[in-house]
Formats: sequence, C-alpha cells, structure tokens
Amino acid sequence: MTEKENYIEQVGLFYEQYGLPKMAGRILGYLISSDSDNNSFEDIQKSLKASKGSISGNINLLLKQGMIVKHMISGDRKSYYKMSLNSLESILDSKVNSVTQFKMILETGLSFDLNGNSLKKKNLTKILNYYEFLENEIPLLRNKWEEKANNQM
Amino acid sequence: MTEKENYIEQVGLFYEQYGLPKMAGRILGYLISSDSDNNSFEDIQKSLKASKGSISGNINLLLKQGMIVKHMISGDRKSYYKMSLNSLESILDSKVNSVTQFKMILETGLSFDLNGNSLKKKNLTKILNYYEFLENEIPLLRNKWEEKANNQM
DNA sequence: CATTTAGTTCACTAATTTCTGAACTTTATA
DNA sequence: TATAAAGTTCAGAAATTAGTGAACTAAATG
Repeated sequence: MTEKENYIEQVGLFYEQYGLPKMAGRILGYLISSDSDNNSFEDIQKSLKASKGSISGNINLLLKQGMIVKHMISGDRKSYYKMSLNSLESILDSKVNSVTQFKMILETGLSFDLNGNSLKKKNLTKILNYYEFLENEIPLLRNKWEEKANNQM
Repeated sequence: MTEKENYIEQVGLFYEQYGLPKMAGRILGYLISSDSDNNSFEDIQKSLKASKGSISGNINLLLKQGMIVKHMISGDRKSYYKMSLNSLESILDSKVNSVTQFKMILETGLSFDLNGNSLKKKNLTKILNYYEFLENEIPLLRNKWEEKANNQM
C-alpha cells in the first residue's frame, strides 16, 4: 500500500467515526490528496478499486450533504468532483439545527416531569440554557467568519 | 405505546443519527423524562424492556462518553444514573478535538499535492483557514459560557 | 440507427453492529 | 456459609448497513 493509499484509508476511518460510510470518507481523502480539481468518476473508481455502484451511491450521498460539488468540462461528458467550499458556512448552520433539535427534545422530556421543583429539573434546565446559548452564539460565529473571509479576498 | 414511551423512542432515533446505538439514546430519553435523578439500573431496564446485557453495555458507553453520571445512595447497593452536567463544557472541547483532527487530515492531504499553485490547493487552504478559525474561536465560546454560568449562580 | 460512454439501479452477499440470555463475579444479608 | 441481589461478560442470533456486479437508462458519437 502506497503512502497515499494509506492516507486515503485513514480518512475513510476518520469519517466513519462521524457516521459516513467508509467509502464516502475514502472519496474525500482522494479528493483532498489529488493533484487537481478535476477528478472524474472513473479516476475515483479506479483509484479506490471499488465497484461503480458503491462509488455512485457514495458520491451522491456526499453531493446531497454538500460536502463535494460536481462540475463539468465543456466538450467532455464525464462528471468531475471536488471538495465543496460553500459548505463551510453550512457546517455551522447544520450545527445550529441539531442544537435546536436537541433543545426541543429536552423541553419535551422536561414536560413529562410533573414534580416541577426537583433538583433534576433544575439541572436539566441548566443544560437547556447551555443549548440556548449555543443556538445564539453559533450564528454570531458564522457572521464573524464571513466577515473575515470577505476581508481576505 | 404511551406518549412517554413514544418520546423515548424518538430520542433513541435522534441519537442514532449521531452514531449512538438506539438503546443508548433510549436511556437518555428515559433519564430526561423521568421524575427524579435517582434512576436505577433496574428502573431503566424494566422501563425499556431490554436485556440486562444491553442496558449494561449502553450505560457503560454513556458513562465513558461522559453523557451520564453514576451515583450511589448510602445503605443501598443499587447504582443510580442521571444526565451529566459537567459534560457541557466537554462538548465544546471534543468539538475542538475533531476540528484539530480534521485540520491535520487536510494538511497531510495537501502535502501529497505536488503542484503547489493549483486552484485546488488554494481552495483547500481556504477550508484549512476555516478550521483554524474554529479551532481558535471555540475555546473563546467555552470561556464565554463559563463566565455566564458562574454569574448565574 | 447501431454503438459506445457515463453513470444509476437494485437484488444479492458480505461485513458490521446491536441485542439477548445464560453463566458468572462480587458484595451483602440471613 | 448458603442465598440473594446487582451488575458484567460473552457467545451466538438478529438486525442493519455497505459493497458488488450485472442489467439498465440516457446521452453522444460514428
């Protein structure tokens, strides 16, 4: 196994921790370590020595999640893929989403606790406050990044 | 299925999205919606109608991840569990960790790209900057929360 | 219009993860 | 010292998820 192949496997394992199929992680590893932005389906499939079915499914998964983008080259009917830049802000957006979801879960759960003065309820309310804090702060972070990114251009 | 049982299943599904076993999520749902902080192994097992083995394994998983804590009651040899408060800050810490890991992955990946001036390299460097930004900002967020939490007491 | 190319779909298989239940350990009580 | 209680461990079963490969669609080319 070359050093690069080994790297690609590591990226696969890294993303597996976060719930993606290993193959999707390998595709990201391939895109990160490749020499160009023009990575065709075929390049990816041959490099990763996997079936067309698996590459197709995982590419579409990554597209749906906004982690990669597809682009075409005129006069060429292959599809090309690269890491997505526009997903940077959306990473924080989706974070806000899950924070909001969890807040709702906590609120619903607390509504089952009839004994309103319990220590338990107080503690969970603290957790609720924390998620509310994050819900407010993350969009500020998003703005801060956008400003910074604009200034750099 | 009672409304509460239904809630517990929903929490199970919510956490499954984030890579926990459904049963671990159900345990969290049970702890959130229960009337007290003193939830014994037996309470949990009987409520969730699952095997002792599964409850044991999943409780220990949640303990290891710092999502719940165990406490004892004197004169009683059962173990009791509740949601963990001290994990609030550690949520952000572990976020920093994974950001740092991903930064390393990007850096390693870029080192395979020999064509140093490519557009691709420039774009990935932007992603790298973003993760660097997060790596710096998240600890500030942690501090801000700590201050706020201290003032509230 | 036949052929090639690029990729998708899907039934089946393989791999992995989770759950169960019975045997076991450890500590407490009669 | 037997019995009980509380939880752990682990082999095997069940369920879920991922990957393969062959048949298929759609678009482009000869």
